[in-house]
Amino acid sequence: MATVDAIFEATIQVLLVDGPVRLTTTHVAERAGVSVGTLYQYFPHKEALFYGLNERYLDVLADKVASACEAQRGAPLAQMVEALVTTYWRAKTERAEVTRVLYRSVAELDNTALLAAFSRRVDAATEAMFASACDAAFDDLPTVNLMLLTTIFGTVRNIFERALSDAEGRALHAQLSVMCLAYLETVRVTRRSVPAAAASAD
Amino acid sequence: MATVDAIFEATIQVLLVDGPVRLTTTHVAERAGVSVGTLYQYFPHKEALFYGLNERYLDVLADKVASACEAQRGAPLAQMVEALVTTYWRAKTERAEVTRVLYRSVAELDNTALLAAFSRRVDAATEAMFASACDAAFDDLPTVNLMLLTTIFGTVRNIFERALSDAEGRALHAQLSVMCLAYLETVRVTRRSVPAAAASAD
Amino acid sequence: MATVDAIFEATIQVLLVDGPVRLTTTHVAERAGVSVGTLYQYFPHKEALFYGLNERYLDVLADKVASACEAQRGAPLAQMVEALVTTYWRAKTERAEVTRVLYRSVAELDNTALLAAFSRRVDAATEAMFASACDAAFDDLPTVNLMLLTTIFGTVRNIFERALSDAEGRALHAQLSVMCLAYLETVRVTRRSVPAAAASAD
Amino acid sequence: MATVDAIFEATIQVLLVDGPVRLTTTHVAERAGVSVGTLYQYFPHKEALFYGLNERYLDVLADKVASACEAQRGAPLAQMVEALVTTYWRAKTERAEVTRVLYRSVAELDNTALLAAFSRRVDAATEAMFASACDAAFDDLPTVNLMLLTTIFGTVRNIFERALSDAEGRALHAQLSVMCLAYLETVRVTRRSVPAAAASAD
DNA sequence: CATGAATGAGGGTTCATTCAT
DNA sequence: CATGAATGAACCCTCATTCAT
Repeated sequence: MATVDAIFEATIQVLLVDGPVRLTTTHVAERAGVSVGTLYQYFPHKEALFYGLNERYLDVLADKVASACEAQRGAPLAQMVEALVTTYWRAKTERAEVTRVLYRSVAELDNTALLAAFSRRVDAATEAMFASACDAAFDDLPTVNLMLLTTIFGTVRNIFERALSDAEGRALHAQLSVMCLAYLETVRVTRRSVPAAAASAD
Repeated sequence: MATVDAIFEATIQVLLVDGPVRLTTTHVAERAGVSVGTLYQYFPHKEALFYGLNERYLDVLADKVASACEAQRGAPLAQMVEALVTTYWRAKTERAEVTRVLYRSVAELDNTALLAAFSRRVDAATEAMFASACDAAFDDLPTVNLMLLTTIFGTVRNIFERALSDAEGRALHAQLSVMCLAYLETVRVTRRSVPAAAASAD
Repeated sequence: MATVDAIFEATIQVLLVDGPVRLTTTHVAERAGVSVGTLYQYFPHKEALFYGLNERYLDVLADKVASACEAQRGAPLAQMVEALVTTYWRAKTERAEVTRVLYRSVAELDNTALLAAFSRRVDAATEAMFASACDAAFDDLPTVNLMLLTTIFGTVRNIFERALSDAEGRALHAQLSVMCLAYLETVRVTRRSVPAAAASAD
Repeated sequence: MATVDAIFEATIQVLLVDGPVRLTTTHVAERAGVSVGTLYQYFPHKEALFYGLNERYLDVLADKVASACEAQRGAPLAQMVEALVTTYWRAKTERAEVTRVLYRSVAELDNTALLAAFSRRVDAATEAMFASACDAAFDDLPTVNLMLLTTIFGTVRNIFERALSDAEGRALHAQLSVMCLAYLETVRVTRRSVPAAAASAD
C-alpha cells in the first residue's frame, strides 16, 4: 500500500536527516504526511515498523542476489564469484548512506529471525549456483558456501563501518573478488577437468 | 580504579541479562553497587560510559593482536595468518556472549573514532608482521593488509551476528584461515629471496 | 485556549501556595489537572511557561495603563498623574499576593526582552498623554517621562518588596502621586498657552 | 575570617561569570580554593551562604548611607538629598555588574528579614538627618522619610532592571535628586524661615 | 479509517549534603 | 579542621501509545 511505502521511506529519511535519536513515531508519521494514529493502524508498535523496514530491505537484497545467481547457472567459477560479489556490493553501494544508517540501526532490533530468513534464501541461491559451476566442484559445498557468504556479508559491512574512502572501498571490492576466488580455488576438489560430466549432472 | 571497573563490568552484565533496552544509568549503577551520582562522577554522561567500555574493549583486543604479531616476526606466512586469525577468534570467543552483545550495542554509538584508533594500531602491527615474513613479499602491502583485516573483522562479526552454532563457528574459523592464506598466496609476489624452494612448493 | 489558561493559573497557585522552590513542571501540571506531557505540548520547556506567564501579566498591565492614558488625553497634569499612579497601583494591588510572588520569581528569568517590550508600550502611552496635557509642557519630555515611569515602577515594587502593611502601602500610594506631581511641576516649562493662570499658581 | 571572605567573593564571581544556574556549592568552593566540606563548616547550608552574602552587602551599603547622613547633620535640605541620592547611587554603581547580579539572585532567598533590618538602619539614619535640616521641617517625617527611601531604593533598582544605558542611568540619577527634592519641598511645613529655633531644637 | 491531543511511566542528569579518612 | 568521593532524592523532559472525535 502507498501509505506503508510512504512510512517506510519516511523512516529512512528520518534516519538519514535527523539520525536514529530522532526516530520517533510522531516524527516519522509527520514526514510521511500522515498522523501517528494512522501509523499505528499499519504497525502495531514502533518495533514492527522497524522490523518491516528491514524485512523489506533484506527481501529486495535477497531478490537481487537470487536473480544474479540464477543468471550464472552453469557459468565458470570465476565469473560466478565476480557476479556474486559485484551484485552484493552494488546493492549496498547504490544508496550508501541508507546502507550505513540501516547497518547502524538494526542493533535496536532483534533481527536474528530476519537474518536467518535472508540467509536461508541467499544460501540456497548461491549453493545452487556453485553446484552448477561448469569448471569446479566441492567436497563440502554447504560449508564452503556458508564461509563465502559470511565473508562477503561481513567484509562489506566492515567496509561501511570503518569510514573508508570511496577509493579504498572500490579497491577492497576488487580485492574481495580476488580473495573469494582464491578461497574457492583452494578448496575445490583437485580433479578439475571433468567438464562434461559435471555439466550433465546439473 | 576499582569503581570504574565495577561500573564497566556492571554495564556488561546489564547488557547480557537485561538487554540493551534496559541499559539505564540507574540500573547500571545499582548493579555496580554504587549510586547514580557516583557513576556520573566518572562518566559525564551515559554515552561516555558506553564509549569508555568500548574503548577499553578495543584496547585489550588491539593489545592481544599486537602481541601476537610481534611474536610472529620473521615467521613464515602461513603461520602468521594462522596466528592472526586464531588470536582474533579466541579473543572474540572467550566471552562469546559479551562479544555478541557488544557487537549489537556499539551501533548506537558513534564509534568511528574508536574504530579508527583501533584499526590504526592493528594495521600497523599486522603490516609490520607481514613485511617481516621470511617467505613472502607483497607489491602493495598496505592494501593487502587492509583487505585482510577487513575480512577477518567482518567475517568474525558476521559469524556472531547470524546466530551460528558452535560447530559452524569452529568450522568457519578454520575456513577463515584457509581463505586468508589463499588470498595472500594469490597476491604475493612470486620472486623472493628463497626463490627455488618457495616457488616449487606452490 | 482553556488548557493554557489553566496552566498559567496553576503556575500562579503553585507559586502562591508552595513557593517558587516547588514550582516543578509536574506539580504545575497536576494542579492544572493535566499531565506533564500536555504541559509540554504547550510550552517547550519550563522557562517558556514562566516567560509566557510574565508576558501575559505584563500585557494585561500595559493594556490597563494604556487605556487609562488614552482616557486622560487633554486633561490637566495633576489629574493625569493621579490617574497613572492609581491605575498602576490598583493593577498591582488587586491581587497583591500574586504581584508579590511574581516580583520575586521573575528574577530567575531573563526577562529583559519582556520588560523592554512592556516599557516601550507604556512609555509611548504615557508620553503621548503628557504631551497632550492642557496645562503643561516639557523641554525634554522623553527623559521626564522615563524618570516618572522608572520611579512609579520602582517605588511600587519596593513597597511590595519590603513587607509594608496595608496602611503604609496606602499612605505611600498617596505620597507617590504627590511626589510625581511635585517632580513634574518642577521640570515643566513655565510658559504655556495658559500663561498667566498657570504661572501665578506656582 | 579570610576563608569566609574568599567564599563570599567566590560566590559573587560565580554569579558574574557563570550565572545563577551554576551557583552550586561545589563550584563556589572550588573557586574559593577550598573544598565543599570546608564551605559547609562555615555555612550550615547553601541558603546560609547566600543569606550571609546579602547580609554583608546590605551592611556595607547601610554603613555608607549612615556615614553620609551623619556628615550632613544640620546641612540644608537640598544638600542632604543630593548627598543621600548620590551616596546610594555610587554604592550601587561602583560594581554595577555585582549589583545587577545580586538584585537578580535575592529572589531565591527570603530576604524580608534582611531588608527589614537594612531599612531600619537606613530609616533611622536618614530620619535623623532630615530632622536636623537647618532650613526645613516636616509634619509627618516618618512617612515622608519612608516615601523618600522607598522611591530611591525602588527607582535605582528599576534603573538596573531595565537594561538602561550608562547615559540614561546618569540622566536618571540627576533627575532622581530633582524629584526627591521637589517632593520634600512640597511636603515640608510651610513656615520655613525659622532657622535659629529649628537649629537650637536639635 | 484518519486524526492528534492527551497521557504518564520512565530515563538522564544534577547537586545539596554527609562522613570516613 | 580539611577533604572530596559518595549519596540519592528530585527534577526536567521525551515519546510510545491510546482514544474520543
